[in-house]
Amino acid sequence: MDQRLIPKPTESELEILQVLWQHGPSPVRFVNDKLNEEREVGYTTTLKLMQIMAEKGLVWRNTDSRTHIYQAAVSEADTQKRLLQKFVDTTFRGSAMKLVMQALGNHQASPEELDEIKALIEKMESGGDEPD
Amino acid sequence: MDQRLIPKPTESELEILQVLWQHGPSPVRFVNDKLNEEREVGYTTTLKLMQIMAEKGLVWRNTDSRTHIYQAAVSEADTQKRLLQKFVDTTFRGSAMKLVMQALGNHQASPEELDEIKALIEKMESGGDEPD
DNA sequence: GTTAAAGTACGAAAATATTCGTATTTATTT
DNA sequence: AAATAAATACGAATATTTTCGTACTTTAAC
Repeated sequence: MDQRLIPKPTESELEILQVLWQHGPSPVRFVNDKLNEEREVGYTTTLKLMQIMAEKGLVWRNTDSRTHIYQAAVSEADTQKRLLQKFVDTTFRGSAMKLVMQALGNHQASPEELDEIKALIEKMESGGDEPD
Repeated sequence: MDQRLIPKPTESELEILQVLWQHGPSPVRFVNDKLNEEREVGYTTTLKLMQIMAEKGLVWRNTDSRTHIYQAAVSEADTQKRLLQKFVDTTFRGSAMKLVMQALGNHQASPEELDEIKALIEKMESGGDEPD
């Protein structure tokens, strides 16, 4: 399953993937209920989207029982990486560091999180540099 | 001009804003030429888009001369901030730190850039904490 | 002053994404 | 077993974004 051949999820598809990543394999009903905690979405709307996602290869589904069970076919980390790459390119003209600075500056971070980042930087500076 | 009332730019609109941010006030012809360095776009396509952007308030235009001059009406930093906020929410479930870690891990960074980030973190840790 | 070139205006087609109604099937309840 | 409930299938309506053709206007060239 080469992720590169799977199209990147649209906004709505990403919402569905989030539910599947957080809760694991789930039926449409469950996903739709979760989405409805945020905003109103019709059941058949969610169903249709998930069927399209199955066609695209973004999710797999088990049709053994009447109630089909869907699961993410793409990993959260890989998808984040893909979307991040594109986002950096279009919004920050390719400068990941500008994005990092913005993100650090604008969002609250706990001391523990900051330490985590510092640790990562130390590791990178000590030559441990293997991207991808 | 409250940015909050101005809709967020679409993908194509963002490309145009990038040109205006980088090169300052420009006529449609110039913007279109720049876009065509990346991909083929018809002149009237760019024109129409920029007219729509003017309606939305994303750009201003000076129509004194026959060749209208467009300029960004929203700042690059503010727009990046807005789009980043949304991106963090949808793709990283609101965790800016997870995004930062991913961005640091996946993208090459120079020692100077890493130092810059470390400096920012030091500053944040020493209480200098004024988001927004 | 007529022709050509370079603009703008704008409706509408095309492409993409989202939403939902209705038909049908399968399971559960009475 | 008939009625109700809960699924899926899927075409099609909407909405949004992108693209472009055509008409018109203004300037420049001849």
